[in-house]
Amino acid sequence: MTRTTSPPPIGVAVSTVIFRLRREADDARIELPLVRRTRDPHEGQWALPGGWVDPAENLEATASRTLAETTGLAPSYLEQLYAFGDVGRSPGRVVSIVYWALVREDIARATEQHNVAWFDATALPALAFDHNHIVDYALWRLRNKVGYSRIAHGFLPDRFTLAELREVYEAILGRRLDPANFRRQVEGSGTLIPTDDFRTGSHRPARLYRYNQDVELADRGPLPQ
Amino acid sequence: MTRTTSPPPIGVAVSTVIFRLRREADDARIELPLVRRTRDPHEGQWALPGGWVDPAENLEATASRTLAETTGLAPSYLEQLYAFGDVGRSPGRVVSIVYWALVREDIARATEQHNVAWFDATALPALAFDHNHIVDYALWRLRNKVGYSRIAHGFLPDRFTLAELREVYEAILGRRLDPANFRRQVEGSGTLIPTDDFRTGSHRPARLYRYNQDVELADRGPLPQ
DNA sequence: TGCGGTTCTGGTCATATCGACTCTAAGATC
DNA sequence: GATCTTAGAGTCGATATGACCAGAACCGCA
Repeated sequence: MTRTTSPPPIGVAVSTVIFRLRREADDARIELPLVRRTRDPHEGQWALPGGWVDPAENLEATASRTLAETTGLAPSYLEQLYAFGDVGRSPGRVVSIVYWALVREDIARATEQHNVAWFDATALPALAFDHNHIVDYALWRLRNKVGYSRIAHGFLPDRFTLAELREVYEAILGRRLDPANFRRQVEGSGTLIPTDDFRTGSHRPARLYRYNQDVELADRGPLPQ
Repeated sequence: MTRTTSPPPIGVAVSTVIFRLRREADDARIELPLVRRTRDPHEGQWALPGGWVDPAENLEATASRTLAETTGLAPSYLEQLYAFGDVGRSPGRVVSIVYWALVREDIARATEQHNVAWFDATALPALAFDHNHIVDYALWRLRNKVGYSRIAHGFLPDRFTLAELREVYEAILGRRLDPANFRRQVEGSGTLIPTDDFRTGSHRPARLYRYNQDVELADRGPLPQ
């Protein structure tokens, strides 16, 4: 910015790692959508959804747009992950600003698009470019963030039981959590507001909670104040 | 990356927030170098050191290079901070990949360059572009990181006393720490190795420690494994 | 030489947190 | 109505943390 007056030609792209939670009979797992590439390089291989940055479009807007084009929905959480720009990662010089996002499972079910498929995040095929590496890092960030922040509700609908929220944590962290201790911890944090409704199932009904919007996240990000 | 085959023209730059510690009689404070701009936009204003990314140069290499050009030294810690790319942040479309770095005070003293000046990080003038905002975020990240990671020694020489290390923490966090509790905590973490030497001053000599290289940092970053 | 001042360094103690565990409540199913 | 399963409250010990105390070791000064 201080050296010369005209920048060298470097491609700027945005890719997004989109996580959803897939709950089944007895366990839950993290999934993400991949797009089959229809042109070189890496034609035919699976890749993260993304695209070139429009000069009139903010980076985050590009992420939201490609996310909507891929999954047809809006994320409940969106954050910049990292800028990958090593020389050899793509033919020509491409800097990819990578975002990661959470989508709520209740909406994420509906959408199925051509050339898009959802994969178990822990068992991916060989992806195009350095995208395996990127997904690994995004997964690490997700697990890490779940430890000190309160973003797990981003996978869930507006109202949920503590057991459902615990299931999310268990799927992300890959280990079981004690129900009683989990309750104590999450109740003490003040991030959840109990409602007067209960989810009735095959056993004792569980109280429904909703997220307390007033509680700020631990990672404010580089937002204006 | 999936849309079109040729990317639109967007400038890619790297800027770096370089922190050093300035210790004086009774307190220490965080400083960073700024460069006076010699051309438009924002000619005459202070800005973060940086420059355009060379197509054959990795992002981190650009950060190291501009860091060396500005301060004449190598950082003891270097990490990507964030990619800033909002449409209005600079004339034309410029995406700045911002890094932040620590330099050791014993080396940082020597270098004084033309058009470069060191400022107290908490009392900056109005900077060019969105650089005030960027510095605020870097400071937040530094304070945040010091809480769960062990990077404070990046400000210090190879060997240092616990009081010196505590001084660094106090300068970053902006509050006093109990010497005894600080000792207990840092000794228990296993990140420091005691040497057999002592720093003799006007009072009881203090043992010199050095950093344990074997202990990995909490934030591995998106490194290959 | 002796004394006070200051820092280094090893301790105590009360408190908060966390994991493991126990126990009762409240529904469903048969 | 007995039983099964989950919801939700509580206990207990281990561990981490902040506030505080006290002896050790050096310097400067009387």
